[in-house]
Amino acid sequence: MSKVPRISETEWEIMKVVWAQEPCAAGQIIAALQQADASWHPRTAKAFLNRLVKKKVLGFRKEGRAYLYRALVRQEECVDAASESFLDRVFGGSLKPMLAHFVRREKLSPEEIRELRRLLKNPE
Amino acid sequence: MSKVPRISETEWEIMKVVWAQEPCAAGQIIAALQQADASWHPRTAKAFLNRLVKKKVLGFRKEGRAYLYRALVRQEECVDAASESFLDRVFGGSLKPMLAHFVRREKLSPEEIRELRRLLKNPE
DNA sequence: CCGTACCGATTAAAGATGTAATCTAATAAC
DNA sequence: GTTATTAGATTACATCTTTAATCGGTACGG
Repeated sequence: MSKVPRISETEWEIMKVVWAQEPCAAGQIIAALQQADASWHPRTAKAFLNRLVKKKVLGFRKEGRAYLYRALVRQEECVDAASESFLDRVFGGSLKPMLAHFVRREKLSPEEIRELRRLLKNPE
Repeated sequence: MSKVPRISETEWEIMKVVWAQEPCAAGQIIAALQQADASWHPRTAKAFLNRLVKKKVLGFRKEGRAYLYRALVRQEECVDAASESFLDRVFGGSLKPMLAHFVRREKLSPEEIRELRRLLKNPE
């Protein structure tokens, strides 16, 4: 349905900040990015903001001198799209092997295991 | 450790065939690709094979007129790398929300749920 | 007012990706 | 043997991605 535009690796970094803090100004976004990874150059971040606006993934409203950005696509939609793409690409679309991989691969705390088993019992 | 080179979306299609059938000739690979998606052009596939060889993801041995390709990186390593990248990018590296997403999102058959719960009980 | 600093917009350039035509050497068919 | 196929290698080129520098306007300090 919704056909979210493709969001690249680096664009995700930007979007995660916006989703978490919207509406937010460029400076705020840049600060958050640099906190996670000091090598972020402000100009680079600005360029990405621009591209994301052009792609209609971000919108903004002028607030005095600066812009306040907000997401135009819901995070959940993007998570769905990325998850499906990953699942298809790496696991041929088969959910069970994928879940098995993660359960086996990454170590889960007993607490996490309990929670997951509960989740499997009543899927929300 | 192993530092598998980055494998793109389309390259994965090629690699999945090779992993499944290696060692295999170009024609065999192209046939398998076309079976999954008829729009694969042989020249395109050849170009990808070449790139993958250059990237040292594929190797080959000359078998008479043609090559027999084989993978130089193990599928499991690539699955690991892609999974980690996906997990970080989309779920900030948190396993539980990711698993919860899939369990909630995609519908699992009762049988699959049983198997997963068993898996959670004894990993491996 | 005048310049400077800051904003977003535009432009740039290098690397990756997707797609395929062309080139060259070997082989298979006359 | 000469030609037509076939294989892989090389080249081409448009698009996307990452990374910034530069441009043009505006607000602010002096």
